[in-house]
Amino acid sequence: MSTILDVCKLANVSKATVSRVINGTGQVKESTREKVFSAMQSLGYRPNRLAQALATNKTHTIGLVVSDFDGIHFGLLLKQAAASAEFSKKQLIVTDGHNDPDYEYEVIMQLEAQCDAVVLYSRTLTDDHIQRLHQQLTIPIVVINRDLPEQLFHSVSFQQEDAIKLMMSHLLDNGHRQIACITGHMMNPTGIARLNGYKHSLAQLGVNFDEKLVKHGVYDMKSGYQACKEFIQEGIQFTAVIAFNDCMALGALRALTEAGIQVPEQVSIIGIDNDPVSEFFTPRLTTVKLPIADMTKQAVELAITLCDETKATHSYQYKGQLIERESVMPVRSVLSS
Amino acid sequence: MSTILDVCKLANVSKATVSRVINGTGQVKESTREKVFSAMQSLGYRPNRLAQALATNKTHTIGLVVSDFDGIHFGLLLKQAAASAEFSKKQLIVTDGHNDPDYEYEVIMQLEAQCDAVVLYSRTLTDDHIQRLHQQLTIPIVVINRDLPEQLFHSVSFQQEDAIKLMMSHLLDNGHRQIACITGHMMNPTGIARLNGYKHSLAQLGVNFDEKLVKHGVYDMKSGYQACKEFIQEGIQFTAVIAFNDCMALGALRALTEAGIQVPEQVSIIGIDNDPVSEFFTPRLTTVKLPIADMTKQAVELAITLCDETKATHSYQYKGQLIERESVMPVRSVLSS
DNA sequence: TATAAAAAAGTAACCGGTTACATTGAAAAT
DNA sequence: ATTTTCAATGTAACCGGTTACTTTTTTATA
Repeated sequence: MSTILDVCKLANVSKATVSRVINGTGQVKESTREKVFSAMQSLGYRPNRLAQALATNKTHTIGLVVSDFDGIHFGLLLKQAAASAEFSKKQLIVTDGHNDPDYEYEVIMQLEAQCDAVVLYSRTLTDDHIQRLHQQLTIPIVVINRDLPEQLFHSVSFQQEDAIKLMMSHLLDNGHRQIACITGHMMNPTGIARLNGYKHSLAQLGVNFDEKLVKHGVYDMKSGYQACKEFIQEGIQFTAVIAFNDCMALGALRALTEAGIQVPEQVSIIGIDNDPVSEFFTPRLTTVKLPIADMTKQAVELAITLCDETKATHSYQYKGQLIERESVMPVRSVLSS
Repeated sequence: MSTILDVCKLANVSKATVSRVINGTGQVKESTREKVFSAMQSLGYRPNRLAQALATNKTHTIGLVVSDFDGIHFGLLLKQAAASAEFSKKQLIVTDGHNDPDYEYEVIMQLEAQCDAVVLYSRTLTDDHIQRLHQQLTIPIVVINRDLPEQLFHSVSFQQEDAIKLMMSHLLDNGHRQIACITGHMMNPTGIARLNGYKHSLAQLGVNFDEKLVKHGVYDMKSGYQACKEFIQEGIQFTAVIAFNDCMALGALRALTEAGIQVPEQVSIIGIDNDPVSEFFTPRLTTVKLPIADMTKQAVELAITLCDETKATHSYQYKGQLIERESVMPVRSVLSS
């Protein structure tokens, strides 16, 4: 690997001059520029980014931190982040926090010297962790999908509770009253907000909240399958299932199908996310779209902006959008009674 | 962000001494060590990785390059790579090549100063590109899932042709002779090897190869769906579908279901990958497992080893493994005839 | 107690770049 | 012809660490 000194020797100029032609800064005579260019060419020279970063205190890199590479939105999120970063000629460093808040905190602090800004999509960190990060970090941080109590952070969030209410309305409008609920993790604000959505929707119609109709999943198909299977085995009555993401809804669908229960004729199912696979199951899953790609784009672009200019705190809020497909229909008992 | 100099001042020692306590190298008096530690503590000091990397020419980072973040194996691959890297306390830089070979080549060359080794999972680069990379790079490179003509590279590959033969045998053993084939991209070795597997299996039983039974997909559900729909609309006769990955197989399943064709009673389907979602469709998809996680683990661990010691070229080969589920059954006409 | 050996700490060069400032040389202005 | 101006380039300090080598201090040995 050749360095700037190799170029200097070959082109017979000083480091400063080479640096000038690399960066297109300052005045350089055309003939010199060419001399340097051809020297770089023949050496296959590429400036060392680490050295550049150290010297300029600019890394042209943005860090993306997720709690876990397993996360359901991870694919779309990463793809969009990569696209937005590349568009602005920024490099992307992606790290996960192994679902361990303290580890995740350390990871982010470590990133400080390696990035100009960080985008955080954390399921694991507590509000307190995020608070501390915000105070300690000298680089801007944009938080996705977390409703922080104060408007102190740059954030791109999603109206969790309203989204669940949207799903519930759709079910309730179709006459469903016994609605089994498969939640996600209950340690973080998202799960709590969503469960509130479920409870409040029920309350609004005067339907009693029934503990037995709620089971906790972990956002993957297996846990959705498992939860639904348990509902069935326990002989619990329900006419619809609401799951806190599409994967679990799809797992539930599988459990119902296995048990010989017709969807949506006997039981309706609704999910949230609008996962690309949802369209390919039979029946096609009705869901609420969580615009993770748009949110990511917004977040990354904001982060990139913040690399160069300090801005007042921005926060963007996104809303869910119902996508009606085939897995919900009016409840039978209502029709037949 | 405090630097080593801040620590020096606070602890009243030189840079060298601080460096020694950071790295645990050389001799440091216990009392001094404590002084320095507490200085670091109270400053919240973290060594600048960029500076360390520049000084030591060791980044403790391995680069993972994929052609496209969309890629079907990407999720599992990344998760496993992250796990293996973290286990060895290495950082991971992940980049994609936007499906553009020249861009991808540049990306990898750029990584040279930022990583100690790179793991490449490329669908896009030509053998020639890889050859050149190998010559130019001063850091080791491990190639996943590519059968390079020569054994010049460190590689972890998969027996593509044999895997397809395994799928075909399963179908042929079940009496299928009219087997529709949904391929992937045909520009790269994987696609070509797999199509050869299809052709050779047919030839071995003296079944004529029929162009009309082959359509090209792009490894996503939509293209599998589309291809299968076309087979149906064109009135082509087939008793089984083989797809070059599970996603496309699942797309095909959807197309058949929509058309009112029973799977597997009327048409059997087989995929390859053992995608986690395959188990949740109805019928559960029969497939050949492509052990991408194992392969990735192998590749990353090899890369990590190569950071510290030069080793002779290693290459590992993995084989497919049939996972029988519910989407294949003996062909009807055979039974009834 | 003097001296050799070992331990502890410091000095300064280096990694590969950038950049403020200084210097040179040639064209423009007087 | 002399001075001014400015384009072109060089010099050297700096970014934040590491490390070979040197110096100082401590401990062991005679």
